[in-house]
Amino acid sequence: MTATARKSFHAIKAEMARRIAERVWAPGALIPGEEVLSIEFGCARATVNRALQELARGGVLVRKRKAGTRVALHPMREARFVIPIVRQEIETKGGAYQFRLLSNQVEKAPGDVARRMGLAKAKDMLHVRCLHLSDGKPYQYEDRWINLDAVPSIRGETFETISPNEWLVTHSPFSQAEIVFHAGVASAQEADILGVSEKDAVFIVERVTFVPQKPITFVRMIHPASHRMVTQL
Amino acid sequence: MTATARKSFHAIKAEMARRIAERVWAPGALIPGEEVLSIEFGCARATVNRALQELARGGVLVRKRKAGTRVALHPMREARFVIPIVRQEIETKGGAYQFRLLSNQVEKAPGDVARRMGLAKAKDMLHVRCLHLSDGKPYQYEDRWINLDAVPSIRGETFETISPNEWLVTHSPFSQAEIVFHAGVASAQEADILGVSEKDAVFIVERVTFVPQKPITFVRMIHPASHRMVTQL
DNA sequence: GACGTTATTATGTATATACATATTATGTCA
DNA sequence: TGACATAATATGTATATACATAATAACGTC
Repeated sequence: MTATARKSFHAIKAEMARRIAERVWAPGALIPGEEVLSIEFGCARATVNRALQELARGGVLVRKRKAGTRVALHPMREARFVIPIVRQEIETKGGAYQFRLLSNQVEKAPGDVARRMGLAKAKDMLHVRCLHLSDGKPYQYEDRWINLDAVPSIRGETFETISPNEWLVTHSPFSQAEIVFHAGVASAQEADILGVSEKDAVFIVERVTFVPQKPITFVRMIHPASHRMVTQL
Repeated sequence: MTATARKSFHAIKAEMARRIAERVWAPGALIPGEEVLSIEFGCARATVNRALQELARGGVLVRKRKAGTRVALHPMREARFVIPIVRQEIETKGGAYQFRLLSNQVEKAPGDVARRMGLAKAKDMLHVRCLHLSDGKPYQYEDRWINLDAVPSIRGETFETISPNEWLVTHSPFSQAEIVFHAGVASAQEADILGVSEKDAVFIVERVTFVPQKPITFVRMIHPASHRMVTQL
C-alpha cells in the first residue's frame, strides 16, 4: 500500500468496515459526510457514495438525507442465502441426483393451500409430489400445488425427465416469493417417503411464488433432520 | 406509457426485470450491451450499468467482461434474511421481551465447540446460557461460548440487565460469520427449559462469528417447533 | 492444424459536474 | 409560544468522459 492510498471503492469500503469493526467509528456515531470523506480518501464523492451505499445495504450503516450517515446501533446484519434448484444443491455437495415422481394430477386444492396463495376460494390446481434423492438416499420430499391459471402450459407435462422444480424455474420465472423455514415432525406418510421414523424431526421449507398479483405455486419441501442449511457472511 | 417514459435506474431495472420475467429475454439468452441499452432507454451507460449490476447481484443476470450479459439459466435467486437481536425480533412481532440468565461461568470448552470455532485445542471460555421469552413464553434458548482472548472485557459482565447477545453486538462487532440452520430433537434438558416435551422437534440455529482469523463466539439458539423464520423476496 | 501473440470489445470503475429530494434548521408572523 | 413557510444541507441519482481489465476473436508463424 503506497502513500497514495488505493482508491477503488472496494478498498474504501474495506477501510470503512475496518473502522467500524475496530470501533474507530462507534455504534450510533455520526460519521463524516461524503464530501469530507472524499477529500480524506482523495477520490470523487461518487466513489465514497458507492462504498457507503454498499455498507448501508449490508446493514452496518444507516443513512438518511440531510441527517447524515451513522453506524448502525443494532447492526441488523443480513445473511444471504442462495436458493438453488434441488438438483444443483445436491450436485454441488457432490451427490448423484435422482428424482422420483410420486403423483401428478389435477385436484381441488385444500383451503389452507389456497389461503397461502392468497386465493379467496379453493379451486382446481395441479398437485405434484416427488422425491429428490442424493446418492440414492432421500434428500427432499416436494409437495407442490401449481396454479393452472398462471401456468396453463404445464398441464400436459409428465415430469418424467425434468422435475417440477426445474420445469418451473426455467419456464415460469417469478418476481416475488415468500419463504418460511421451520422444524416439524414427520407424519406417517412423510416418514415413509423420506425413510425416517414417524415422529422424527424434519426441516421444512415452504415457498409461495408470485408474478405481480398472481400466485404461481405453493411448495412444501421436507428434509430429514440431518439436513443442514449453511450460509456465510 | 412507453418503456422510455422514466429513466431512473430503478425504472430501468424494473423494466429489465419485467422482460426477464415475461421471457422477452429468455433464460440463457445474451441481452444487448450497455451501450445499446443506454440508447434504447435514452440514458447514460452508467445508469444502465447500475441497473444491470443490481440485477446481476440478485442472481437473475450473469455478466462477464467481453462476453456480455445473459439471463441466468438457473436463476439461483438469493434470499436475504435479517439477523436481528432476539429482543428486536420478539418486539417486532409484538411480544413483550424478557430474558432469564441460566448460567454464566468460565469452563473448558468441549472439543466440538472448539472445533467449530476453528481452534486446535480446547481451552477455557465463558459459557453463558439464557432463555429469551416472548409474553412470558419461552421463545429461544441460547447456549453460548465466548472466546475470552477475543473479548476479554466481557469477563466481569453479569448479564443482569443486558443479554449476552445484545452485549456482543454492541461491544464486539464481527466481520465474518457462519450460520447453520437445521431441525433437531429436544434433549431432556432443552425440552425442560423450553417448556416442550422431550423428543419434540426444535428449530436450531448455530452461529460462529469471527474477526479476521479470530473466533469471537459460538452460539446455539433453539426454538420450539412453532417457530417460523420468514423472508420475502 | 496447433501454437502463441495481438487486437478488439463489453464490462468495471473513477471523475467532475449538475440537479433532485428528503429532512433538518431557521426565521417569520400571528 | 406555536404554527408555518423558507433556507440550508447531506444524500440520491444522472451524465459525459476516460481509462482499466478480462476475455474473446483474429492473426500470423511454424
